[in-house]
Amino acid sequence: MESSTHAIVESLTRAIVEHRLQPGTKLAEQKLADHFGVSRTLVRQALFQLAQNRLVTLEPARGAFVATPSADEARQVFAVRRMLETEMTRAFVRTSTPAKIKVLRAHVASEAAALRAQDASGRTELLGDFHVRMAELMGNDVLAQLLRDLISRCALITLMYQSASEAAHSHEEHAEIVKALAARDEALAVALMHAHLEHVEASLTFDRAQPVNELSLALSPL
Amino acid sequence: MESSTHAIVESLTRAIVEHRLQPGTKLAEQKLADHFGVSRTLVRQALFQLAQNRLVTLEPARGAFVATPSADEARQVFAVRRMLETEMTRAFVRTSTPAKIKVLRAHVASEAAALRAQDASGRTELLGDFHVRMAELMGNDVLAQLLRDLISRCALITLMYQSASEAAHSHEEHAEIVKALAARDEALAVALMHAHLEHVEASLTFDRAQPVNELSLALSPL
DNA sequence: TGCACTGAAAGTGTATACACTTTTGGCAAA
DNA sequence: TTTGCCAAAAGTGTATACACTTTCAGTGCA
Repeated sequence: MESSTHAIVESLTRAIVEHRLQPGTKLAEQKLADHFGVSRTLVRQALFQLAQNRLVTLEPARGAFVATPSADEARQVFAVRRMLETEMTRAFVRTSTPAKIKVLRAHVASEAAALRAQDASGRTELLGDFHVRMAELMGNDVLAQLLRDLISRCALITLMYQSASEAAHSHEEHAEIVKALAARDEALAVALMHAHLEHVEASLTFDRAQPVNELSLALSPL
Repeated sequence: MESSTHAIVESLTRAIVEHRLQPGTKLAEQKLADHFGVSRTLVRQALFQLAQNRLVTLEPARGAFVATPSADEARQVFAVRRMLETEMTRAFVRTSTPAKIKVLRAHVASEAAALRAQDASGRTELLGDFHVRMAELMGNDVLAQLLRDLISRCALITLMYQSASEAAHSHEEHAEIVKALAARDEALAVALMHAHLEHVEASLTFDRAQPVNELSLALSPL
């Protein structure tokens, strides 16, 4: 029932999460339609979906804008993530296998590569994926999808406010967590995950402002 | 940017959650459009949104159907709820006040009223709202919205498979949880919440089948 | 200069049109 | 009777049309 709409959602999501489209940018339907070579109908569907993911906000009769999550919302999202992920970590230890640990180790290795490559958006994506990967390994798709949403919802903020050194710190914490998981040390793994999420939240600073991009420019590297 | 669409979503959500529209029912766009007195455009938007809430499924070129969540999906949703709500309960105890306890007590009282009234759909709604109410009292809108989604997503199943006696059991467990919260007994409250969610999940049986309603009939009592 | 007003331009919200796919019903052949 | 096939009917997917709202530039007036 939808496929080209999905492509538009993906494209816009990437542009927003990778910060090529900055918070507050107006997303005019006709311009997007022209850019993607479709009618406004499909663009509207895509914007509707993005609004439900909280990546854009819709203002009646005024249009769609890239969301600007408040500091308060970020705090709430991180509170939820702490609730969810400490328990996920606990459950992970109980059902962990050597194969699963191996997947996580591989992921952490790819994080290291992205950090060395100075690739800011790639690194943010991978650092988020670590958490999604854990959920997937537990075989709980509902959990994985939920985490995906929560993480992309604040990718804006993370990318905007997280420096390279803080990203490196996150990466090291991931490695520590995997170590604890491998040792099946439940208490340690849970504590590390909890601390990790608190560190990420604490490292964000909400006192900056940014210019707004030109729409066509931001989307051109599809 | 949307208001009549929202009304349609609400109406369909109620019809699905209250089980006037049974799982698997075809939701033809033109019929719904006629029923609500709008064009297919708005109906499609509504169906799109419901699909993201997992209350309907969209099959390409075939249309929309009321979702039939699998037993496996239900299991996953309950696993997530246990993760989220045990931690929520823990946090609640730490930030609880007499005023908050009072709100929960009032809610439990209204549950009792619905149980006495033999009101199946009202009782399912209230039993779910207890959990949402806790999230709201913690001032975390993100958490509250998340729980709302998770709960409505499985309201189908709960309503379908939960008997009156099991509903009464849930209600008693809610009362016990409030008692532990009031006593600020964190360990007890967490344990009770965990057990409660396990009981609800265990009480569901997935081996029945149901007939399919006629569309106009099911929607007429708006 | 500054401010309120006005009308055109741009943009959103909903309905409708139309192409294409799936479903359905009937008819013919086995 | 059953099976396979074809055409009509119904339904979905996308584009377009049009009414209404917001935005904005320009004009007249204080």
